[in-house]
Formats: sequence, C-alpha cells, structure tokens
Amino acid sequence: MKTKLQIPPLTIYNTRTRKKEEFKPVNPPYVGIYVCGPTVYSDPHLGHARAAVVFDVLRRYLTSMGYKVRFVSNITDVGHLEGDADEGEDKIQKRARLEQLEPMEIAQHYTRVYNMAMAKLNVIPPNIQPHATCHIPEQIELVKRILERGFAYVVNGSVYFDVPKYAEKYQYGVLSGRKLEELENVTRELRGVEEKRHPADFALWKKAPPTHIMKWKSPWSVGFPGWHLECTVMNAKYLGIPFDIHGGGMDLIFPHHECEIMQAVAAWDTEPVRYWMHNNLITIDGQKMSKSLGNFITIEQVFTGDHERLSKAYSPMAVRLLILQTHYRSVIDFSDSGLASAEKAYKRLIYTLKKLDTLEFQGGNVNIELEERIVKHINDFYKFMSDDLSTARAIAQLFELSSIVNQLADKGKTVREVSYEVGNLLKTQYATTLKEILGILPEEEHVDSFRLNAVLQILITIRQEARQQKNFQLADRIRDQLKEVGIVLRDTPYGTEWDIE
RNA sequence: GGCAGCGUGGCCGAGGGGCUAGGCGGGGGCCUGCAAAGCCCUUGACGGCGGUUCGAAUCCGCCCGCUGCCUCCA
Repeated sequence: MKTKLQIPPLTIYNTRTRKKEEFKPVNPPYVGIYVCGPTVYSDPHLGHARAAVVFDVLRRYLTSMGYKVRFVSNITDVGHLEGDADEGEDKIQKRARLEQLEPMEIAQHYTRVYNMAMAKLNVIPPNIQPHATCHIPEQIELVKRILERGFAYVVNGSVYFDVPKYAEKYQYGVLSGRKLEELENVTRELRGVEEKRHPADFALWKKAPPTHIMKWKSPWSVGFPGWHLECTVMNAKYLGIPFDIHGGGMDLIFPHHECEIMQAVAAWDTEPVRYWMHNNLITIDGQKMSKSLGNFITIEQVFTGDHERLSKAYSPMAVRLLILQTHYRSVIDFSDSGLASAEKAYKRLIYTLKKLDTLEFQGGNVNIELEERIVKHINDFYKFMSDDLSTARAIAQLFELSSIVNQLADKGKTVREVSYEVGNLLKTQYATTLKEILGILPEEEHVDSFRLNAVLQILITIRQEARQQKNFQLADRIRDQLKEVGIVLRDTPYGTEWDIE
C-alpha cells in the first residue's frame, strides 16, 4: 500500500483572466497575499466572516504546501465616504459625531471587536495588519507620483485620477470588464460632482470641509486620502509590486480593485497583482446581506443566538464549517437550519477525530480494498483543495473517512483490517487536514472559547439589570469577583466589554 | 438598460455527456436504565419545452423564475 501522498499543484480561478490557472509565485517559496480588511465603524458581520475564513484556508493550504506566506490584511480606519462624493461624510467620522467620540476611539473599538471575532473563528491573524491612517505620508507620495506622471489633476485642493487619460495609454476595465463609454450613461445620475472632469474619475485626495475631524496636511490641501489609495500603498510597501494574490469580496471588483490596478499602473507602469481572487457574497433569505439594507447578522449575534432569525447560539466552528461547505465563488444563502445542520456535521467530524485517537491499528488481517479507499480519500482531499480550493468536495472526503473510522471504532479499539502504516497515515492526515488546513478545532482546543463569552454575556446582562435597579452591591460583586479570576469588565459607551487580564 | 451568474431529492450543497458527491432531515433496526452519540438498512434530484448524441442533470436554442454588479459594503 502506497502511503506517499500526492499533492497536485494549486490552481486558482483568476478574476483577471476569468480562468483557472496554475499558481506560480513571483518569488518562490515566498508568497504574498493581500486581503481587503474591514472598515472599522460597526460590528463585523457574516460577510466579513466568510471572506476571512476563505482566505485563511488559502493561507493555511499554501503554508501546508511548503510556501512561506506573508499575509497582509488592512484595517480601514479612514475614508470610504457615504453618499455623493461632495455631500458624503466619512463613515467613521459620522459615527464619531453621533456618539460624541474621537474617530480613533471608534476605529480602535471596532478593530478589537473584529479581531476578537476572527480569533473565535480560528482565523490566523495577518502577519501585517496595517492601518490606513498610519500610511498617510506614503499615500501622499503616491498621489504626487501619479500627478507627476500625468494621470491626475488638481481642483480646489482635491486631486482626481484622470481615467480618460489613463484609458488613452492603457486598457480600462481589465478586471471588471467594464467599458468607459458605458459608464458615462450610468453615472450621469450622480450629479454634484462638478469637480470631476469625467464621471469615472475618482478621488486620490479630498480637501476636507471645515467640519471634518479626520484630516491631514498635504501639498494640495488639508484633507484626507481617496477611497482606493490605501490598499495600493500598503500592498506595494509590504509585498512589493507585483505580488502574488489579492483577495476580497466580489463586490470590491468594481470600482475598488479596478482603481487599485489603475493607480499602480499609473504610478509604476506595472499591474500590481498576479492572481485576483474574489469570494461570493452571503444572502439572507435570498437577499444580499448589506449594511445599507440593514439586514445583516453580526458574527457575535451568531455566537450568542441574539437575533430574530436565529433559534439558538452557534459554535464558531459551525460557522466555519458552513462557510467551507460551499465553494467560495458560490453564494451562501444563510439560514438558521443551515447553521444547525453545519453544527451537527461539525460534531460528527470531531467525534471521529477523537475516536481515531483511541484506535490501535495493528494489521494482521488487512483489508486491501479498505486501505485503498482510505488512501484515495486522503489524496482526493488534496486533489480537490488544489482545484481552486474546492473545500466542499474536500470536506466530503473527510466525511467518507469519518464513516470508515466510526465503523472500525464500533468493532473495538484494536483494528486488524488496517495496517499500522495506513492507520498512522489516517490518524495524522485526518487531524492535519481538519485542524491545520481547514482550521476546524474541537471546542476545548479553541482557546478563545465562545462559550466563555456566552457565559460572560449572561453575567453582564444580569449585572446591567442590577445596575438599573440600583442594586450596586450585586453589580460590583459580579465585577469584583470576575476581576479576581482575571476577567475585567469595562463599561463603555457601547455597552460592557470584557477582557482577560 | 448594460454586464455576470444561478435554478439539483424535504432543506443545504458538490459535480458537470455514460462512473456513489457530501451534510442535515424523514422512515425502519442495533446498542443503551433513559437520553444523546455511533453503527446498519432505507427514502429520494437535476425549472419547462425543443434539439445535438448510441446516451444529457451535464452541450445548444427558446421560455419561465431568481440573484448579483453597475453607488458605500466582505
């Protein structure tokens, strides 16, 4: 029985070419990945969870293949205006004004919430998590460079990217397939952007209105950087141009990623990215989940069950499995029953993981056909993972193995139908693929246990009720006793936070 | 309107000319003090109408239905 694994080369569906391509790094064995991170002005939702989990698995898989991965994912703590370019207000600034807080307080808070949610989902933190506001000088430099090269113009202290000029020399819309002429018709509805020469032009630097809190000095005005600049600057700085993989949600293809390409090409005459990967979106009852529609479910709500569409609290690992049981380029329609189904399935995979540990593979009466099946399922796991990260099919192999292991386990601890060699391969591969590559852990190995949080939420609620009834003796007792065991409660404008000291 | 995509068994969800996807659920049984888990057996599908083909869920055409992007969002 051959126990040497065959791991085929990874192929990736490249949005840029609209084909599956074999992945070849720019500088092997190093691989640079950049994934667009969150704008930190509200609680992270299931869409964030999906993008994070998908690219976490990509990173884990590449690492398992022996690549040295540098994973960069940004925190957008400025920018992304709402509404018309001229009338719009920075999201974080708006939130800050509403809650009477420093913008950085908002950004800091939601960055923490995001990172905690990611930890619960067992997403490995980025090697670098750069903040947009920490790269203002670099962004100004890039604007200067694009200006010098003639692909931008200044109007009233704001700088705009000159798309028609760009389109004279380079091809427009290489990623989204959009055509410049078609864009004119659509965007004519957006009036009040007189500063722009062409509707497709976009801001590189905006002069700040007097009421604006978040602003920086630049050669053109006191203002703030444009919507798409930070990613170009930060992936160039930390990964170099060109780098290997740029990821994000499909909704970012246009205009965000298209603009990133134009900025980089305008600045350095080089397309910045080899492979563009885009995960599909999440729907709720068949409808897109979005902030503006207000129908989103936050990650935390899933973990606590605190949402009208949820019947109970679900394990982060159930969420992770649910996400991975769908191919990343397909839509996931989110539902309570889907989560329940994923949670059961998760428990089944973990049951097998634990059973497998107790089995002793001794051989002696080897069933060759069974051994062949085992080895085939393991190899197929890698075959499907390498086929554009087909996690759904890969996981199906794990369920096949689960069924085999459970059947063996039913007959007792000592297994004679499978040799020591194949049994050992089964043990190590089942654990490796499930835990290391898919990132699906047993609850108790999951350090950031969501149940601890659930329990604390109960205590926090009880304490809150006590405070409202002016029963401060009880409220303080809860806080003091938690502190004794190393858990700190903090009352903030958004409610009570907890932290481990 | 332009562009992209989808419609698979009770639900979710892979696949994509002949070869078991998988999970959850349902039915029957084993095990068990009860329950749960696990095991065995079982149920069952490719939106509609045409066409290509020896053969179509898979290719082509038309029709019906749904969704996304085109504007901030993962």
